[in-house]
Amino acid sequence: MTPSAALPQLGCCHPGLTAPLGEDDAIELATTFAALADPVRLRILSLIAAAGEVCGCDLQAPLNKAQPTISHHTKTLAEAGLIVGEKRGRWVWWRIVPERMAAVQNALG
Amino acid sequence: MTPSAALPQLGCCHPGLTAPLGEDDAIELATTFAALADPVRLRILSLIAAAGEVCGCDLQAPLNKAQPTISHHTKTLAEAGLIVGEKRGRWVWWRIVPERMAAVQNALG
DNA sequence: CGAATATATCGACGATTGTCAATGGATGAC
DNA sequence: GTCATCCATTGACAATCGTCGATATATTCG
Repeated sequence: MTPSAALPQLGCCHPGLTAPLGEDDAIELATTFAALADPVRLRILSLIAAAGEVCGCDLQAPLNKAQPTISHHTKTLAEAGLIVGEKRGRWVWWRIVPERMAAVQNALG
Repeated sequence: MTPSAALPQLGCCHPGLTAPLGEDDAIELATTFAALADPVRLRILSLIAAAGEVCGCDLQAPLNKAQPTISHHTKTLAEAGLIVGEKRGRWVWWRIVPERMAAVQNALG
């Protein structure tokens, strides 16, 4: 649920694209965009965003993918800091991390 | 210069992430994010954005990559509609496509 | 003309990625 | 305890991607 790997920084003060990016900043930002560069992950994000909160068990059917595939993608999104999961009983409920989405938006402008 | 391949739509009315994405819209959007998901391409974008306009010949040195690599990345960015190149004599001058960047930003929020 | 420079394309290579079957752990229902 | 369900991990496979040397085209300069 809580990503074990270190989060790419991409904080409030990430340089973004207006000034020449150094190699490290570029790698950070590229890693985050890579998390967004898959149709299944974007659909997961949109499903969560639309509902506010989604049980992992409800992702498999609309996306028509095997369970390990969904698990793999939610993990990728969580490691990018774009979603967080909360375990309740047998289920994991996923939410968007709005500040993270805003940070990505900021980096583009 | 002008991309031969069809541009991913991502127009002013792309659904973005607030409503559940269909498979086709998700593929379009993911393709665009994939163009942003590489450190070299992000640095190219940032160099162009900072200068307003950049000759391709001035990209090789700061990025420390071989010429075919730079050419490959500018082509990828151009096919995503994020930059356009104008040939002047021997050189190609690259510019950002602001509407396209704004469209990507919009899709996130 | 020939030489030099900027760029695009081709081909090959290693690395990464998306997918899923199989498996195991954890939780709740009976 | 037993069973069913949700989820994560592993391992394998094909496909895609980033990189660069070699090569080709186009343009300018002398």
